[in-house]
Amino acid sequence: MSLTPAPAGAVRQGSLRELNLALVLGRIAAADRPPSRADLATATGLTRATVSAVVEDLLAGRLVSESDPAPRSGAGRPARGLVLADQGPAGLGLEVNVDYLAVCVVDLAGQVRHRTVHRADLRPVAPADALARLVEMAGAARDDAARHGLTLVGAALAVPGLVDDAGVVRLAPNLGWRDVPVPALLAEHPPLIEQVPGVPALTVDNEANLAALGELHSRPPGPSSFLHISGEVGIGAGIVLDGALFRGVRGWSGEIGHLPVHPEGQPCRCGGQGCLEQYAGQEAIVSAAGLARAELPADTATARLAELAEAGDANALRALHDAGTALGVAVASVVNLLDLDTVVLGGGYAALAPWLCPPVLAEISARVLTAAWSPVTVRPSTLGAEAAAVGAAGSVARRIIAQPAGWLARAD
Amino acid sequence: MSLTPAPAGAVRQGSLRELNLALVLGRIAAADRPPSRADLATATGLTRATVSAVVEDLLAGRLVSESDPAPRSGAGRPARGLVLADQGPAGLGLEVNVDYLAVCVVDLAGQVRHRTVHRADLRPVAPADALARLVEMAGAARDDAARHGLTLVGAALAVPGLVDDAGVVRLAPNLGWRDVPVPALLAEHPPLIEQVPGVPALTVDNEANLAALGELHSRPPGPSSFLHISGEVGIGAGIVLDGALFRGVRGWSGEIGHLPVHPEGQPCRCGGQGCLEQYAGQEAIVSAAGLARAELPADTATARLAELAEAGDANALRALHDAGTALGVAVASVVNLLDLDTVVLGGGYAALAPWLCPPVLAEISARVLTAAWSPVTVRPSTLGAEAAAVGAAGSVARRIIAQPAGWLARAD
DNA sequence: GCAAATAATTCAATCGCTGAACAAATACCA
DNA sequence: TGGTATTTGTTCAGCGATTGAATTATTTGC
Repeated sequence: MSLTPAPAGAVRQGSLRELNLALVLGRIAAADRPPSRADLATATGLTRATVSAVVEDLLAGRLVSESDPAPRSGAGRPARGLVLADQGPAGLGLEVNVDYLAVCVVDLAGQVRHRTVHRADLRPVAPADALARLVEMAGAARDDAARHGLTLVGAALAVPGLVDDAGVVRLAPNLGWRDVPVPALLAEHPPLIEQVPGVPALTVDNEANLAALGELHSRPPGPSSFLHISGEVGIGAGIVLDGALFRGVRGWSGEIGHLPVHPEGQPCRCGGQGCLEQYAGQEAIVSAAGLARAELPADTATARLAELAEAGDANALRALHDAGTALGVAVASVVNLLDLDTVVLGGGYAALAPWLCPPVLAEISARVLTAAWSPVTVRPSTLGAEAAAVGAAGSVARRIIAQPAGWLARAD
Repeated sequence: MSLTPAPAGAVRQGSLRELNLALVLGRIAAADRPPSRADLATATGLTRATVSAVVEDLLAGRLVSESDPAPRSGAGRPARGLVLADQGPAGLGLEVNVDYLAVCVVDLAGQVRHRTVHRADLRPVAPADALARLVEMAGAARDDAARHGLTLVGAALAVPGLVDDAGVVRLAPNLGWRDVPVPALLAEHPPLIEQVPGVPALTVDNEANLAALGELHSRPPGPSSFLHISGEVGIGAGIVLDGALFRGVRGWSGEIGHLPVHPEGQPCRCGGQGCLEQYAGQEAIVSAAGLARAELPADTATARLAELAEAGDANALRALHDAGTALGVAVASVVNLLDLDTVVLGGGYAALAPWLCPPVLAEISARVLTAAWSPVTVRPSTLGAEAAAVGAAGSVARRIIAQPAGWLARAD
């Protein structure tokens, strides 16, 4: 989802305005202080007259509002600052995971305006039932959003598995889902969102991808190219290149958990051998640390591990070091291949970052040819739990910013 | 280099025409038969009136010309087919490699209109001298191109190494280059190209990247996302995503040769351990096959290897199988990560593809989670030797097609 | 030889950006 | 207190590019 407008086909008279609406709105979204119309004119290269006209459209459509004037120095008429509206369109984020359901609403500015988490073991629950619960939560979220003047214009659902173009969950191993037609199942419930041209009513995506998008849109803005690794039971990665999520040919990119780190090593349930997941997956770390291969929930296991490491437990420290080394081998492959300079550890890895980062960095500096010239940053995610749900909702909101014309064209 | 025009900043009245020029010209370039104005109108969504006006500009600027009408069925005024001009702007491709210099000229249609190769061991030659020889060859190429009515509007140089943003060759290990300021060295020679807005006079890039671009633009058009692996002394990869070369944050993507395939294996000159290059590099294959670690030129070694394998030599077959397996482990990593469905074996690997493909495919199907659902194609490159030079020249020509306004704006 | 069909051009209308002039609102200075 | 400089934002005539309908051009089929 790039912020630079890219017309797909013919460029007609009206496209001009569409593109400039997106350009100006994107600038307002990217600014760290409320810009004036004059600021926008110099920043975009448009004339002040054009910016005024464009801004008038944005104000009329409630996408932006005027804020208190930014503090100025020197003489002259004071500027009127422009900010993203805190009422208007918003995105609905949904997440089904192994041990929780999450729903959230994110506004244009990226603020999380609503958040509900329902903890439960979802493995024994039928997909249709899980989705029905999620819809129920989403209904409450919609009503809450409406009370704040927010209109839901699209939804994105994060699942821990592979999703095809049609939104069918082909395989979510840890959830036990296979070929679940999510869009069809959700279509049986009354719609919660207001259709807007250019914004899909529902997108279904891998949790790692959406968590990476959340990281991309978090404030303050970070780099526009990075690798986001979600370390849960499985290990997934979201690849962000030049400010856009890279999904691959079929949308199945980021399967970093099955990179072979010991090609002749232990067999993996994927059919391969020596996959990263066997060495740095949550179960591998937990059992290597000598904890009971318990049925304790994922987040508890991670917290316990961090506790032990904090206390200096030798087994835990060794387990984390070994996992970090394996992770580092895989990350070194990615960095060699894609020349990224930032790696974000998310999901369960975020809390373990203090112990994982050093061995990861060690492997990078040993194995990446170009690391000597320019360092690679490895850091924990800034988003907390349910990052995927937040990223999902944010991806909808960003869509409005990237293509405001659709929202403006709707009947008010 | 995407074909969809993407305005960076403000969209003004004139941008409209610029974008539609690119749109129409791109369609003409992508068509498999000469399209008529009416065809272009329906394909692009513009009106016939607009297409006529745009085509008039393109004809006046000698970017396209009218061809014999396409064979038609049915009644009606016959269409006038439009084809890319075989006179007009063209790209200059340059290549410095370990054992040859190459220069070529590619026109808008992607045809190689001139080609010169000078075989010599370049390792003992000082960079400035090597570039001077190249410039001499390029001068002859320019004169030859001019006789065919072609104007060189930009040059691209392929080198087997890492290049930074400024065009400085930071490290080309097999060539023995380090921190060679190519643009500065070339600036000492009289310019060979006519400057055109929007087309850089000189770009310097990794040979693997440019060979991948050559593959991208080869006819018939292949997939728009693929991995192109150049197997030479080193192993480099060009990553093409959605029709654009992915260069990474600093332009150093594609270092597939240093993916760890045996993390605790042999030390590599890069400082890592068990890098792919140690198992599937040209030297590794040659010595594993029992051939003298000879000083014989690279292409001879590859040819000899293919000969032996053809004859059923057990050592050669085993060496190729082992190399293919190592290559397959690395390729499986890439496919897991990027979800590509096409892998092209180029450079020295092209001739060895019959023996490399099977083990590569075997590793993919064993290690790639999604391979069961949709197969991955592994095939040799269609371009022959000096693919990088051809790709380099083609990248310049494509630039004109992507941004024709610059060429049209110049004084005729 | 004429009607039907398809291709390409012409032209008034319209849309949106530009540039310059103008109005608005403040700081600075005497 | 009043005037000037300065910056912001708006108004409006002008213009470039696309549109859509009408017109011209050229061929096939009957």
